Amino acid sequence: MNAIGTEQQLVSLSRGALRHDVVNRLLKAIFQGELTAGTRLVVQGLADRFGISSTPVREALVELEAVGVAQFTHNRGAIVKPFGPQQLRDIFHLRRILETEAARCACGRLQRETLVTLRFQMQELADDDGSRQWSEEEMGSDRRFHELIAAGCGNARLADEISRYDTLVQAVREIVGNRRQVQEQALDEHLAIIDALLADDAESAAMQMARHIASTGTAVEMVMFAAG
Amino acid sequence: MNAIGTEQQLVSLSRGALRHDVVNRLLKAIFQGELTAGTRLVVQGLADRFGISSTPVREALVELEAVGVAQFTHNRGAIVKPFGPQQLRDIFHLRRILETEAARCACGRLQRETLVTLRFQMQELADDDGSRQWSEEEMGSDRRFHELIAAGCGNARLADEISRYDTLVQAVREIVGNRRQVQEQALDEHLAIIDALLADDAESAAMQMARHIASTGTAVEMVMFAAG
DNA sequence: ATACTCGGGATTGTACATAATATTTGGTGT
DNA sequence: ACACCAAATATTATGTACAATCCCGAGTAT
Repeated sequence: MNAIGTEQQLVSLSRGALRHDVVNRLLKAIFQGELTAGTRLVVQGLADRFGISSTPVREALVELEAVGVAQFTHNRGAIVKPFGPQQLRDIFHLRRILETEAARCACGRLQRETLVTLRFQMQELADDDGSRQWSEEEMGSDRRFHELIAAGCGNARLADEISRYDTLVQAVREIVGNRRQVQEQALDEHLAIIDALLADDAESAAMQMARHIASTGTAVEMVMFAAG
Repeated sequence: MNAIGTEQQLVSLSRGALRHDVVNRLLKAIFQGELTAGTRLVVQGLADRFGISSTPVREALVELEAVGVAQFTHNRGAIVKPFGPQQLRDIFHLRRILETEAARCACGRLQRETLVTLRFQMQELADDDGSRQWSEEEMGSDRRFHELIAAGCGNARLADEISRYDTLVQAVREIVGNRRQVQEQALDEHLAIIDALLADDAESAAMQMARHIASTGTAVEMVMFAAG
């Protein structure tokens, strides 16, 4: 009956950027399964629970529709779209398509020096194994890596779309957490991709990227939907 | 100085779906070059010119940001992003990526009968050359074709993204108009893709689709940015 | 010349009105 | 008594009007 969990989400939402915060909260709620498919996203209800006004909520909803987790019907508001293993796979499928093409296009367009530097930092991380805040570092490295390729692909729009999907992936990551093993594997795969880029082998880079995304996709799926 | 052209756009905008109409108008304006890069999209100004209130305009703006033609800066509102030949190419590049993968995935997932039927209708169109409303028919055929593949690719999200890009392409189409020659070529390419699908040759279908999108992309670019 | 303040303009958020849809209630016919 | 239809009511989406905050630039004083 209740549109959102009973948790009384009172606000420490910083003035300005309300919309963004609402988007992230709802994303998380949907991915966690608190908001299930078909649930009506009642504007006033959400506004009350978040302790804010309706306008930012409405704007958040159109953003949610844009990222494909909610759906508007005219004069009937928004409902949440299904989210489960299949939808997670779909997300990573899209991400794979986008980032693969980005890697292909970025090949030969990035400065060697930049690549070498990044590779060095990553290699260092791979060795410096024991540090307690390794996860954080790896997190940053991961982001930089993917952003570098996206930014260097020569298609600003493609970079934007990748960034859009990064929003979703970040939300997933918040739920899944940072598994050490997954991050280590990711690091290896990143290195392989950089090597392909350094070798000016676009197709190899694309292939490796495809494998990389697919692998993290299945890893995430394992964690999120451990058979119950 | 003026945020939008001086044209006094008075409204016959039907109640409900205001947002959508605003989106389309602004899209058209941006693609036509009336709104150039960096122009501030002042909410109140647009609301006045459209004769409506600010809320739907604001929602339209976040939608425009989502489709990548506007950009928000916090507490400084939205500005229009650059649009020119390069950006048009970027759009068709994305569309190519998406639809190519859709074709690849749809191969073997569509009912033969559906394909055969569609092929028959298209072949009929190819023959029935003289009709005066040929353009309209072709238009519908085009849409059906691409929607069929998108819907049948097995990834609802991919279908959604394709639909999102269709919004952009439709806006472009409104400006470019329906060139007979382009449509005829498109029809041929559609037939080739269907044949590949019927032959269960996913890679061929993907290839043909890539060529098809690329070809219409360059055709559109020719028309829109005829060297001046 | 530089730093500071103050004012105009615009974004962001709130409160309210209107219209459309869903629901419930009451009546009617079988 | 029960099913079904219709009108009234409640809920919610959509749009309008308004207030507060924020950014930027002009003017001024040091």
